[in-house]
Amino acid sequence: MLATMKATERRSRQREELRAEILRAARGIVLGEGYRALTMRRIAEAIDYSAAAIYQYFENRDAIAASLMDQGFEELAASFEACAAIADPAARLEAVGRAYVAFGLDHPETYRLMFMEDPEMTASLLERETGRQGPGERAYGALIGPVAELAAAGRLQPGGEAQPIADALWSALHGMVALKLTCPQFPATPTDTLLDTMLRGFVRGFIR
Amino acid sequence: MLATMKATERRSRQREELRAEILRAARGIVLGEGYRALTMRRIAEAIDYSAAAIYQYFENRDAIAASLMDQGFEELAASFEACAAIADPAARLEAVGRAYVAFGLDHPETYRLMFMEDPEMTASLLERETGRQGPGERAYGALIGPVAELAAAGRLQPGGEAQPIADALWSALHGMVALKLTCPQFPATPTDTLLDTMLRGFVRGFIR
DNA sequence: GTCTATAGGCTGATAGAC
DNA sequence: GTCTATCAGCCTATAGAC
Repeated sequence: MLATMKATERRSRQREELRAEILRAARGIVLGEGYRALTMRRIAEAIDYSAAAIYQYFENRDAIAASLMDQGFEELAASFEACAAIADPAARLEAVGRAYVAFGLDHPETYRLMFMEDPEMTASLLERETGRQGPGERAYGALIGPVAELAAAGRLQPGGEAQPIADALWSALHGMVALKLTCPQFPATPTDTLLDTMLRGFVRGFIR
Repeated sequence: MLATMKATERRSRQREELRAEILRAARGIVLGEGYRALTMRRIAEAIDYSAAAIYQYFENRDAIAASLMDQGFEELAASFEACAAIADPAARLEAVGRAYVAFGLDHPETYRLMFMEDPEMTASLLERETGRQGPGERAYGALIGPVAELAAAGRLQPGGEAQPIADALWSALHGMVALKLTCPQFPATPTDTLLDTMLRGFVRGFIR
């Protein structure tokens, strides 16, 4: 009985490992060659298995992409949670903004998958979360939370409301990341300068 | 001699017309079904010709996409030029910002093609313009021009420089459009409110 | 569980008849 | 100029041997 359990455990550990290896390979392909290069054959080649074998671990190609996105949201939420300790909401908001951009630039193709590729995939992943706090909602909360705190403390510019302001900040940060990913050379301003400029304008424009 | 010229003209006019019809069809397909649905066969079906016929008018599929982008930049630059009459640079800048977002939302798939799809295609199209003012450069000029004027008039917040500020505005506007196109339902704030909020923050944050 | 083989689909692009 | 036929290639996913 005990021996059987150990064997079962080992088998399931091996399963998990190959699953993880598939995801690792997929991440590498998406990172290096973009989402459209993510094919079962390419993954199979990378992990030295046949394409058919992958179907034992993932229902289909979309399930692999969804897993990558999932991990991405998880990681983004985690990097936001590292900012939670900052007491001042304005400083915390700025840190979250910097973490957001850093995440996008550090994981360009995961970011692409999460926010720039397929609206339906993004939507279905976010909608799946309605029954309690998934990582997507947690991430969004980290953005709107500090703005709401500022609003409650009367520290927003007169007439400003938390939600539109948080959404405007998110849009602006997304624009910076997205533009860097799609037209790397285009906004001529270096990334750091651009981010500093944007955050400074944001603080001056909305917080008092 | 005269008759020959007329026939030649008529033929070339017919050529232009079919070329335009191909582009119209391509635009419709990209608009309705996205860039990946833009195939020679789908275009052929739409214009009731064979796929092979299209190669008489465009070298290949990329040339068709490039033509669509070209028209997009042309149209964007034109919509910016309609703002040129506004004397006050701050008001002109705001008008340009609104025109930019309107363009993106009115031509979602052309916008996608221009700024969200293929970095190399975007880059090659913009680089082709280096020998004098193409529509891309004209469009960028409409954005940075008013900011430079504000800088020259001492109307920027202390420490602000024209280029980073213009790039930050562009990034923010791009983010708004891009997010609306990819996750239509996501920033919960209505588009108009979001744009108003963003422009108000921008003005307060950078202009004095 | 993993393989090979294959069904059944799509793609861009070209050759050659008319 | 336009067609049909076709090449050569890619894809997802499955069947069935082992």
